[in-house]
Amino acid sequence: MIQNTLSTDQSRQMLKALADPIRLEVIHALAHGERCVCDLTADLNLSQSRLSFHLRVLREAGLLADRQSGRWIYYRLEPHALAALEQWLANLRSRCTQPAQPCSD
Amino acid sequence: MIQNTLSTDQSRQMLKALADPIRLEVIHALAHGERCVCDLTADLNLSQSRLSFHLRVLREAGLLADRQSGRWIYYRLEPHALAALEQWLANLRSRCTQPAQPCSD
DNA sequence: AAAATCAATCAAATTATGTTGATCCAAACA
DNA sequence: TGTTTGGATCAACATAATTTGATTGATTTT
Repeated sequence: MIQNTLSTDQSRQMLKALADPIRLEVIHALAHGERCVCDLTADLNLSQSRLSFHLRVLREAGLLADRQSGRWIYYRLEPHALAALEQWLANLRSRCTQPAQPCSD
Repeated sequence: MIQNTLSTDQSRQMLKALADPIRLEVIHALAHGERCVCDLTADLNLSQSRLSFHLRVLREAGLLADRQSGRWIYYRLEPHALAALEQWLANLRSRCTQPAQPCSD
């Protein structure tokens, strides 16, 4: 579950998950609501096992959640995940914009 | 040069660059100002060519800039880069929080 | 119960990334 | 000028990520 503060490891996992064109396509395909895997394979024109692999990467990064209904499995975006990553990034940035070191002479 | 709007490719390159523990250490090591490569190898306890590899990844992603002075090369953070990535992420997120599709019955 | 469908998983093959040590080039010093 | 130092780059190797095709286990349909 994604909380307020991501660990560095969680953040790295999310960054890596997002750094892939297919996985970004998956995210876009889910932008307007959940979809079952079989629809996603059709939408994205991917083989079943290939899509399944990328869904797992996204799910394990906390970016997606899934639920089963009958024999279908529906994936959806985990809404807090991107926000948490943004926050982590903002935090990193704030630590990087600190004034230069006090004069060290 | 990092501008207002990152392309998807630029963003992916930055995400990938950030998704690595050594490269995050480099960023932290530069948080308070520029440093030459020789100091960074000492700070981070990395071999010269290994550090050089990661510096290149960060530089090519737009996260770092460098300048030469005498025989030293100083690396520094590129201040707008993280902000631009945050903006890209926020944009992605806003596209992902759209209301669910209109009732489709 | 048998056949079909959805989707995860596995092993093997492929591709991409990261590491190491050597070499090279430029700048600085003797 | 010869030597040293800082750092990039290259080739060879090692490791990690991705793809493919086959198999498996559920669930549903006939």
